[in-house]
This record gives sequence, structure tokens and C-alpha cells, in this order.
Amino acid sequence: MKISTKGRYALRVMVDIAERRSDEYIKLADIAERQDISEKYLEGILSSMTKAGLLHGLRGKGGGYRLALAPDRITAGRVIREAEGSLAPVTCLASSPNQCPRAADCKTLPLWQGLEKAVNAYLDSITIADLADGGADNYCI
Amino acid sequence: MKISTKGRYALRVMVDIAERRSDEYIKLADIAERQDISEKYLEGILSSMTKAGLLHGLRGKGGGYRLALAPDRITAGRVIREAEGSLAPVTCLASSPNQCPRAADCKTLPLWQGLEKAVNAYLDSITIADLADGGADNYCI
DNA sequence: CAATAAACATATCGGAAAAGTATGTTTATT
DNA sequence: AATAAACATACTTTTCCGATATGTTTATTG
Repeated sequence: MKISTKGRYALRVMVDIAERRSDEYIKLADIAERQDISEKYLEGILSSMTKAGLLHGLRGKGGGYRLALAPDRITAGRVIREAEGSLAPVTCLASSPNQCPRAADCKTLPLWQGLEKAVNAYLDSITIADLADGGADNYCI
Repeated sequence: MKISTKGRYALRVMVDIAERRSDEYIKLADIAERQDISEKYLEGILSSMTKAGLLHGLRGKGGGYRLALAPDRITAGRVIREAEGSLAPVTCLASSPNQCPRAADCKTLPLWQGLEKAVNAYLDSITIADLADGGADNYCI
């Protein structure tokens, strides 16, 4: 039941960017250094954020990344889902319709559906803005 | 963000047992067949349930497993935690005190703590009894 | 306009953990 | 004594995460 580094790094990086001036382009190398993440590995993660429309990248000298949306309009759930692919706790929920032959009368399926809902609801209740200027407990349940 | 087969199988198996007569010992081979899980692999999972005090095993001919507690006193959360080890969404939460050097001023840590709480709260709100006789929606949120 | 600095793209690799197997031991029943 | 079950441990296989390597494109700057 672990979030992979993709999701964790993505979240840290989004917060890192949100903490700087919103009109400034932050280059990947700087983020990588501050967050202690390999540049090359980060590229893949930032690429997914860009494709998802959460970041905007600018090439060439003086380029870098900045948020594509206001930080209070980006939820943690969105960031993690984009980085991670899905927050489904079991594989059979990732594709719909459910491919599992047992799905029809699986006694545990509704529990997993409920769990996915609960997880998404929690993570979507928190924005990057909450995390950036947030002291811990203005969003912690 | 996946639950491993240990947790998923454990839950299915606990429900399977709860659906039979409570005083009867169900043998592993039967469960394995019904649930379509390799016997040998199941042994490890049932062993963890037994150690956790959720099942009681009886050796020898006519032996098998039965619940050690009433099904409405066994939460899904407990089963999954015992099978899986922990439901912490990030490794750094698994050991306390937190070993991560960044923990002190990690902007994302409180979010992970909150997520762990939310997950546990949801899964602890559902019992094996709910799942066994449950039609889907008397516990689905 | 050449040199440089950045993002962007794709392929590959190593290793750890998950998933499953194999072999053997103990305990109870018949 | 024979058999059927749980229990225990060690091993193998497979999958996928995390990371690296190499190269391309686009913008700035001197």
C-alpha cells in the first residue's frame, strides 16, 4: 500500500515550484538539487506534470518550469494520480469495465471501490497551496 | 498505491471462512480451491492470520481453520494490516520515530499522515461480517 | 550565427520485493 | 500404524520500480 517515488517526488516538486515566484521559470537542475532527486529521473516526472497540464515548460537558456494553474486550483490528488497513473488499490479497478472474472459476485470488490473513493476524496481535499504555505494542521484531519 | 495479494487474499479468505458454520473447521485445501489460490501460497497467509489471533488452526485429520473472533469483531483494516504489515502510504511512516532526514520540515509529511489515518479509518469501519452477509451497499460510502 | 543552456524523448539496465514452489516436520484422527 | 491435516523454512521465479544513458529539439546570448 505504498505510493511510489513518482507520486511522492511529484508532490514535493510541485510544492517546491509553488513556493517560488509564480511568473518565474524554475529550472529542473535547481529543483533536483533542492529536493535531492536525480535530474534524469526528475525529467520523467516533470514531463508527466507538463503533459497533464499542471506545469508549463519553457525550453532554452533561461527556461524551466512554472505552474500552469494557481496552486490553490491544483489538488494533491490530481498530482499524484497523474504521476502515479491511478490510485486504485487493486488492479481490477484500474480498467473499466472490470475484467476480473470474479467481479460479478466478489464480496470484497465494493470495499476496494469504497477505499479508492475515500483516498481520492481525502487527497482531493488538499491543494498545493495548502501544502506550500501550509503549516501542517490547517488541512490535517 | 496497490494492496498486495497478501492483503487481498487474506480478506477473501476471511470472508470465505465467515460464510461457513462458525464451529466448523475449514481445511485450507477447500479454501484454496474455492478462492482459486495456490495452497502453498495460502499457507503463508493463513499462518499470519493465526499468529495475529484472527484464526484458530487445528492440526490433523478433520482439522482446518475457523475464526478466532466473531466476524463482526474483525475489521477489514485489521486483516489487511496483519497480512500486509502496515498501511503506511510512505515508508518513512512505517517506523517511528520517523527516520527521514527531511522529516522535520517536510511539507508533504502531514498529508501522508492524514492519508494513513483516512485509509485506516475507512477500513476499520468495515467488518468481515459486513462483507460476508453484506450486499455491497450496507457499508459502501 | 555559432555556442550554449535548457526542456523533451526514448531505450535500457540493475536490483529489490512480490508471488509462488518445494521440501520437510509436527500433530491429530482413524 | 497409516493418514490427513496444519505448520515451518528455504528457495526460485517474475515483475516492476527506480534509475541511467544517449540523443534531439528549442530558445537565448554573445
